[in-house]
Amino acid sequence: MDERLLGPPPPGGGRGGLGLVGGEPGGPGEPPGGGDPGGGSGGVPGGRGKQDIGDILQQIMTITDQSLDEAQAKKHALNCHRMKPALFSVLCEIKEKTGLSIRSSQEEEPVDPQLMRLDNMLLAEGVAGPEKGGGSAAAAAAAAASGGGVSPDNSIEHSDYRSKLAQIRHIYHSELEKYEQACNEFTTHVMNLLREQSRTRPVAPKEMERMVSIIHRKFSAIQMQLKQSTCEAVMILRSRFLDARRKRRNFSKQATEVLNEYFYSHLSNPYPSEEAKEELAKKCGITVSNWFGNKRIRYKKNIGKFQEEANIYAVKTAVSVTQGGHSRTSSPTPPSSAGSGGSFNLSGSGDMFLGMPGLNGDSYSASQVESLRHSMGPGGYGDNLGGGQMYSPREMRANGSWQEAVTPSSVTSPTEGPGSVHSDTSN
DNA sequence: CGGAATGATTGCTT
DNA sequence: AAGCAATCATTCCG
Repeated sequence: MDERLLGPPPPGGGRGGLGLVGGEPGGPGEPPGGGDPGGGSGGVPGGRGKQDIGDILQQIMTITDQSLDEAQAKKHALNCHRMKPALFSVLCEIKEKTGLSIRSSQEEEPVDPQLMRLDNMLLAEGVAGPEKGGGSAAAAAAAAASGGGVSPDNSIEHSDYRSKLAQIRHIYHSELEKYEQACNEFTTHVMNLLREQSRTRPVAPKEMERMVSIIHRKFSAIQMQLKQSTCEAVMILRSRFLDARRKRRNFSKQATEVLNEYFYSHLSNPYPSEEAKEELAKKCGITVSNWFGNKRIRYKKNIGKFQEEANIYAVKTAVSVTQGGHSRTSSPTPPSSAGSGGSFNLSGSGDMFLGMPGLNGDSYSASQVESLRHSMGPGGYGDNLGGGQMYSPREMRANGSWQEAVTPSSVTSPTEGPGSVHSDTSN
């Protein structure tokens, strides 16, 4: 009777509220009778059975709006009732008898491995953990991975990724805070109610503790859901952004230029050594191997189309060489210096070409010139340079046998680049 | 919108 | 393991 007045909010509201907010994980569940603070003293009419939030709200509204005063009055009446002490002692007795069973199934609180996994992942992704630290750490990692911020493309992508991640982090934290707040509020609410009830029925401190832990467990289940969905969001984000398998961006003009410069200045042997690759990759911030692979194939497939490009770059390098002074083929420049200046670039093929006509049969030097003219168009850029630069004609012959003529592996050492070419030429 | 260009991937070869 | 060739998927451009 009287319990109803005090009872409904905590048990009914408690179950309904938690269940509705987070969804019932179903896992830990609560011990029989555990979730109901009023359980020891009999059921709660209003709180049993299925109840949707509308009912509960209505009930609460009803209580707060109308019958609260009435309830208070009744409670007071009860407390003053002469039979109250007797009733209370009876209740205590009953409680004593039933209390054991409740207590037994209580203590165990295993650390959920799944929760730990989620926590770890969130921590690793920089979602959990220190507010700003996680994000900047991830950013730093991303920057480091991209090779010192050389890659504008990547950094754009990463900043996009980071901002999205930050969004997730923000939502996660605010939600977490909300849950925590709700949990605390609810706990205090329940505690107050229990304290209040303790005047009417026996409520052991242990029981209160238990209630608190039950509430916390419920809320942690909700938190786990939050963490889980956050993890999912992060995974999706990752797969969308960092999983650049199919997502492709055109390289920056500058990067392409650097690579082309290297390629055409090493046309005789466009197989950059590991070092050279590294250097180029650093310069351009991209996957060099793919680029050279594609380039070689496409060049070979359609030399005519690339002729023009080759010339352009040849001239480019030539100009830079002329500016830098004539370079000797014999000086093998390490790949590391490849990008730095034309001198190295040219030394490989340029010199060879200059020397070639004299050394060799003209059979193909003619075709060489021809194609040169053709591609150069009218008003060539400095004949001798152009002629010398025309790596291509020679390559045309040789290039079909890039693999055969030159052993890629041996070429790897930059020192041998020119040498191998020479041997080729004499052939 | 369609085709060319281009970076990435895959399967195979050496 | 590196490279080639074919192919895919995306981007660029007229």
